[in-house]
Amino acid sequence: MDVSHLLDGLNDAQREAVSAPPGHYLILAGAGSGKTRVLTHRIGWLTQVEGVPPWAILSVTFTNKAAGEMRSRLDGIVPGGTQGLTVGTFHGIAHRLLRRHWREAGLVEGFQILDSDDQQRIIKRVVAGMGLDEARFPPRQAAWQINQWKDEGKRPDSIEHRDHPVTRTFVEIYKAYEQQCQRAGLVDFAELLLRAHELWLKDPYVLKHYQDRWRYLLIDEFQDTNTLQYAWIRVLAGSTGQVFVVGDDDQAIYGWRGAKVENVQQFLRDFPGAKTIRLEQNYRSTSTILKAANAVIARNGGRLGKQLWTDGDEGDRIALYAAYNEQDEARFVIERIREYIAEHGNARDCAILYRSNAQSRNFEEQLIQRNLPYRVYGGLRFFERAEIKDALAYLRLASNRHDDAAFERAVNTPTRGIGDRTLDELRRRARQDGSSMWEAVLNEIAMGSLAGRAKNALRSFIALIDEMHRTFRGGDAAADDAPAGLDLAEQIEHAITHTGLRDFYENDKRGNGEARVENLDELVNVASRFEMTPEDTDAGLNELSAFLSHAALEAGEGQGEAWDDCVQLMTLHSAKGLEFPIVFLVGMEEGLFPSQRSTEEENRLEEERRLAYVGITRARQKLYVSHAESRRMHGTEMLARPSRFLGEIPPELIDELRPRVQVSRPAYADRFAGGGGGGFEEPMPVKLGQRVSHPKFGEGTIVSAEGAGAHMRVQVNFEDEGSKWLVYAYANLTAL
DNA sequence: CGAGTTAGACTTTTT
DNA sequence: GTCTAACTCG
Repeated sequence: MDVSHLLDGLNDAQREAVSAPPGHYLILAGAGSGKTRVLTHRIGWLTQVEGVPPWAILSVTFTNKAAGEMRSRLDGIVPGGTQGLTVGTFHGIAHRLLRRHWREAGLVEGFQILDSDDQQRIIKRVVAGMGLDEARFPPRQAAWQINQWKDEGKRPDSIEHRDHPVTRTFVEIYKAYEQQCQRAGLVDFAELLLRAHELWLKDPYVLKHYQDRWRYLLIDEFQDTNTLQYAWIRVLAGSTGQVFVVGDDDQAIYGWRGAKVENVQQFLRDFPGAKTIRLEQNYRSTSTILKAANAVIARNGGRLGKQLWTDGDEGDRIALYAAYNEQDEARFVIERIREYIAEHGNARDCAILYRSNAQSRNFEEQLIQRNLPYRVYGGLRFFERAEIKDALAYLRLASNRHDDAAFERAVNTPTRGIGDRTLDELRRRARQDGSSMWEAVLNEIAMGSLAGRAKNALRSFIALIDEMHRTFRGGDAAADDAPAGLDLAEQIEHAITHTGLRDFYENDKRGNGEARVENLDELVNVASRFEMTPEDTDAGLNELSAFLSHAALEAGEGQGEAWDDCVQLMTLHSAKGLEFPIVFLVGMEEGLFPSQRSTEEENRLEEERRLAYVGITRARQKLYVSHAESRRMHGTEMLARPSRFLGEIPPELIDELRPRVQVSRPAYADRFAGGGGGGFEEPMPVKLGQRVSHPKFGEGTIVSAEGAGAHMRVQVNFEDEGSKWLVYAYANLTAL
């Protein structure tokens, strides 16, 4: 068989990785070094050269997008040869496993997946139910803590709290939350992984089955694995599995959510004989951009060490723009994009990357003003929208009445006169009886302890759900062998209409009702296109359950089509893995990037620096970096020094686009924040209303000011000369 | 009970 | 500045 296509066009290191003999491998793949290519070609090599059956290969990624990309690229390399191959996310694979072995895992059949929003609601209720002060035990923090514990593989019983009262309370919350989920048949994201891991540990037969099956494990973005995911890999590999991990310690930017870069080093210790292969040749960026990236990342300690290089062009220097404020920055960026489009380019070639989501606003405003199409990545995704979750809550409730998360959401949306008082009473009863909210309603109605109005409202709500349930199954007889009722799309349509959701949003006068109704209609569309995978069928799921799981695990894209010709706006985090011809790295200011909170701890600062590295290496041809001297943050004007990361780029690689008027000395370096200190300061060394004197114009009052540092200008209303704008640094004003 | 109002928060994000 | 969540009044 001709396998030259698997190696042709690869460099030596890539070739070595693709065709490596049996064993464990750590592929340190620098940015733009052809990582996905190596991964897919490796799978091709295993199946076509080594004769490994595809079903023996498990390829794990973090995002659905990456898994999708992997699948489609595999099709190009091993046409039709991927039958039986497992490609998926950690969560997706765990989910499938649990569907198949729900009984052994101690779950209920048809359990549903809880997204983080639902999770927080439940925890909030648990905290309230325990009579705890929400201010002292914020549900947000409790959720974070519980997830953290789960990610470390810990159950309430295995957490040491050594009489620490606060920790103990969090453990209690964890316990109560667990019970709640178990009873309602709900599983959160971390739970998927934890259960699957526990299933393997406690059921040697199940484990052996999967160890025997998946003898080749390939893990993408290995530096982002958390403790549990790594434990997962180790258990699954056992003593016979061969593990091929691909990652880049310099691009580890998810430490704050539990990812452990240390896993990379740990891997070398845990898998004896593991060989490290470095992919250092970059096929993406100009050498200037790479030099900058290398110089910045070199400041981090404890790296495994890699030096990107390219035999490509030097390219343009990096353009640095010091803006007066965030509007000036946006104006500058949009101007460059307009020029680029006018000359040759497509809007989609340009990406604006920022540290935090709030920064997109200014750019959006200017883009709208200049009539440039744009797309903001991130943000609310389709299945996370309130109206979509409302509709799905009814479906969940129809398929499992004990799903309290769904109950709470559906019960009074649209409003039907069931208020907090009534719900509190129901929650109290449910807690007391250890029952679901649904059962609590039935009990309360039976006992007649409810006010008349609430009772009627609840009765009709119960009737509504029962009616939906019957209709879905087909035929009022509700016999199991009755002809299938409505198909999925019809079920959803039915739910949206009969629950009054559509009317509710149609009459919603908060302005966005129309869009919400459109989304509901789109949900019906999505459902009509939905097809169960063979795994879903295998696991014995009905169409509705499969669809609901899909909705939770794959929340869908944010908005619009990805391939329209749009300027791309996103955070640095979401830019990882992408590349653009023109990149604008904006908001490079101390306190913003690196963020204020990260400057206090060395390892967090290093993570920020990796983020800078990720940002720089997104650019293919041209990189612009900018900072604003003054920026509105949380509603107030703040002054900021340029980011230290700017100062870490060798000056000879930089073109300053707005050289200061007052270059008295080559002050380049010390404009950038050095070590600590700095960040944002309260603006204005002068006060508005301050009386001042000017050698030429005489006396006046400062009425306005803008900019900062050498650029700060003040508007002075002079007695004799009227109002004037002056550059503060030159004006030689004396305070009176 | 529901609509309108005001007090707090606010890195980064996938599943 | 803007969003959400809790609070208050009709």
